[in-house]
Amino acid sequence: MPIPTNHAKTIRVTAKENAFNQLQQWIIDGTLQAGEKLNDTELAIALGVSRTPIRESLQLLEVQGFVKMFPGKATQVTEVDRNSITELLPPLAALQALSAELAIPHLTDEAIALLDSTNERFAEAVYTKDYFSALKIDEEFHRIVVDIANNSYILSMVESLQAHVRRLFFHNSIVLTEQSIEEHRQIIQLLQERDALTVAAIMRNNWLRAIDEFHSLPSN
Amino acid sequence: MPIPTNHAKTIRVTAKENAFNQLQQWIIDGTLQAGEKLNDTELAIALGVSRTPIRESLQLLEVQGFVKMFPGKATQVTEVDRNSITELLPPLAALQALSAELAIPHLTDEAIALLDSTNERFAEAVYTKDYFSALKIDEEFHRIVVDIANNSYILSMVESLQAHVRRLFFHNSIVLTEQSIEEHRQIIQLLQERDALTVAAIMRNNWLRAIDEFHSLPSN
DNA sequence: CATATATCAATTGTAAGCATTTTACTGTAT
DNA sequence: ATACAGTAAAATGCTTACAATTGATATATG
Repeated sequence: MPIPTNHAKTIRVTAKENAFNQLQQWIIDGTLQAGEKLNDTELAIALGVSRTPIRESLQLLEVQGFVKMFPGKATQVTEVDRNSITELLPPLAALQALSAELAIPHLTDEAIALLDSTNERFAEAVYTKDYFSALKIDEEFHRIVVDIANNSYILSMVESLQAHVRRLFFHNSIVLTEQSIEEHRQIIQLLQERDALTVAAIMRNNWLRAIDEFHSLPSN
Repeated sequence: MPIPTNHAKTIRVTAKENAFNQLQQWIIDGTLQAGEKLNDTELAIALGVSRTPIRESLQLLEVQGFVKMFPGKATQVTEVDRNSITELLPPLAALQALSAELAIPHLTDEAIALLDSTNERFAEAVYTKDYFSALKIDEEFHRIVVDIANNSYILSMVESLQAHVRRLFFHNSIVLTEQSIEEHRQIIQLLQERDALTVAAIMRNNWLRAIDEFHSLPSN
């Protein structure tokens, strides 16, 4: 019998990881609402594990800013007010702009091709008004740039901030527009031209524009 | 008997917090060396607590990038190579530059005065070659700017990155020069003039300069 | 009746114990 | 002598149990 060479590495999935992912998802999609008080025991029962992995997950979620712990008292899901977007996007824009700059020396043809095809998929999703897919593909696009930049500090910070962006999207605070498609094209073009200054500026704008667009909505 | 009005709030200090702070300190100052394997039980005994708060602390330290956990196998202190400084400072510079921009609308006379006096203390420490004090005061200075900017996302990221800077200092990868004193003065001046663009540039430079200075050292 | 105090329930933080996986060692066979 | 297998020891992840705070309710007191 031929031994399968591509056997999946038996990745150990810990209860803590499962709990963390599930809780984060619940907070992002609103299952656990902003301001809601969280009870260790309840969550443990709901997820079929003991309190320990739950507590560990909550501590990680606190670092990420999804919950706030009051030692000895309680743990609350953080609020999502309209200021969140104003606080969140500037640092994300700055880090993404920096990523674009840092990516330039590491660019490859494959990377450019991947950015191109990803942006095409993004365009398709926007045109068909599949905004949730568009959001995820937009994340992919920017994540590629960060990956090319190859900076672990930036990567972990951006991942965390992106999770908050996803949460804001579920709260209807984030809007995706067709303008992003063209900006992405410019970003790819400028990366190829190795124009660090301009690509950083466009990248920053690509993110900050969402703030203005949000504030120009009727209800805001 | 007069009741002391300034009695310290009975802040509850948990075993986890103590463990976290101590372990972080040990990693930063080199007591726990890069690459060293960490044993839950040993650390628990050393700190006089059970494994639970130790494990929780290690998980937080992993998020901060001070240790790397291999689930089921082991936990290691992360390495500190000379590339660390090249990876660490650009995002920190970007976030500090952004902080300076964002601080401008919230500036007060008290804040400016505090920045001034802090920079005086910094200068004093540099002149007397008390470089460790200088590092801490330099941190204070930049922390004030971040506080004024009043952005919780930036604050938590900068705090974490600053801890890494401290670690690099202990590894002789960070050098403080007199030039910082003058740059700080410029930063204060530009903040008062509300010159967002220039202050961001100077702030960025203030941090990135350390990369060049490090690479121009004889041994690097 | 309002305020203060005491007691109780609930919840959090910590410790101890168990089970599974990993690692190290030892013995055996080639 | 080296490589491999099997077993023993140790370390991790999780569960369970305990201790210490907090908040609330009820009772006492001015």
